[in-house]
Amino acid sequence: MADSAALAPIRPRRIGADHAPLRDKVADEIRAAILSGQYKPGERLVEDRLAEEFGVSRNPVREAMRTLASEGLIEVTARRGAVVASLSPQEAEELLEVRATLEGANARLAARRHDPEILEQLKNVLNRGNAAIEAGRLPELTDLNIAFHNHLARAGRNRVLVDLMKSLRDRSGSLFQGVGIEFARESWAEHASILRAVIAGDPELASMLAYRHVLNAGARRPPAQPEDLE
Amino acid sequence: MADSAALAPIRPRRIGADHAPLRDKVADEIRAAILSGQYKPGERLVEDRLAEEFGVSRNPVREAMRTLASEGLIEVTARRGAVVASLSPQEAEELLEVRATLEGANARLAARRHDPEILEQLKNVLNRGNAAIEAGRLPELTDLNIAFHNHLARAGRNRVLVDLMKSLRDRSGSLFQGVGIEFARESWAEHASILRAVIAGDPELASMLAYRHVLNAGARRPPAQPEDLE
DNA sequence: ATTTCGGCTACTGTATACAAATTGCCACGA
DNA sequence: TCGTGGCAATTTGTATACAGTAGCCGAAAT
Repeated sequence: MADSAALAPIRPRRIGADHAPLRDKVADEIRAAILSGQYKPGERLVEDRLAEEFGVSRNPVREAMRTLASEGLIEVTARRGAVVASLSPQEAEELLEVRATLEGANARLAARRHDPEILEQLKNVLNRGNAAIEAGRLPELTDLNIAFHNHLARAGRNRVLVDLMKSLRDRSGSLFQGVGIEFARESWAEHASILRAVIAGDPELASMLAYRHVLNAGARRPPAQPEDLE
Repeated sequence: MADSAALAPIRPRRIGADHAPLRDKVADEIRAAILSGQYKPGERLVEDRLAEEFGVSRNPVREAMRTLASEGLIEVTARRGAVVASLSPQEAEELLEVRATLEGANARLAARRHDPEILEQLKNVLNRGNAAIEAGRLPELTDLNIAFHNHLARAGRNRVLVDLMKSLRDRSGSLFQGVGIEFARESWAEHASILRAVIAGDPELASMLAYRHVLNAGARRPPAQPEDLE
């Protein structure tokens, strides 16, 4: 053990870094609750209530809320508290446009970088998704979808992009809740063509497919949308 | 007074909204100090010291730090405090790539939207910049540069994009501190051609010029950079 | 019945206090 | 000289207390 420590000083992980501050745990909990739809758009987030719910004081809760506000998941008004952010059709369209742009840029980078190891993982995820669809195991696709986008993000090798895309995906996640099976099927087929373009080392095609993948997903979402993007 | 209130209910500005919470003022102060180079990259930000400096308690300072951390301006390590974020060459390149992508996307939108009023304002800013360069009043260009990018951002009519570009511009701002006059001249000439393309309603050209404008600026920055982006 | 005013309640904003952890120092010993 | 142990000081993490604001409800007046 002393040996392994002496031989691997490369990674100076702080041992105290394993227990995260409460603000982070609280932020994670609230974020998860928002993303899962447990806290619904417009719903008030009262500090006292949350603090009691998590068994902590109000301070960690407040700090968590600042983070979530910066991420765009909640909307804070001075002296009036915070509510879960709700997307107007206008905002939803803007969000998807930006997401599409960034996913496109990332796919372009991924096709240029062409990292064999990550591409192998992507193929793996893709196949598992195909199998899940064949077998009708739709619930799995939610996680596989996230996994695909995460791997693809890594393949672009741009951390700024990774973080931004993750944030935007979270913010736009509520748009896609409760989508049907045909949606999953089409969406997954698009994943396949994106990956093909990336493997083929065709940056422009990959970019365009990824861009459209996001906009297509937006156009497919069920609820009535007042505007159409032409 | 009762009259004016009764006659002008159109704009329901909360009267209490004028005094911002301390956390916001503190965040603004710290942000400005970082952007102006007053707090240098790597410098520690001690809560107690800042609290005393601003004459407030530690709580608003801590909340401000969560916001700044989300913006990427400071780096926080659990139980070890915060330092002003410093950009590695790698991160700088990643940041500029993303900024270029977003500025490009925004210019494309601006060319499509083609809002005459905003374009008029942009022309105005551009002319003032030209005049400033002619007259050798370089310091003015800093503000004019910001104004140009802000107007152009508005012209794209995408709030998500506006916020994201602002954040990225802040984060990459330190790269361009203390740039020379020839830089300003070239950069301003690029503004002119971007605006021309937007006015001409040529989305693809506008996008490409805006994209390159950012990368060019990155390539022009003075300090020694270990890598060249070809 | 409608409006206005008063006060109450719930909540956010800010400060202070205490606990826990990290760091640096210094003495001590090999 | 170098490493080691432990103490002390600094700083962050968390909790609690108090102040101020916004919204609401009900009573009184018209």
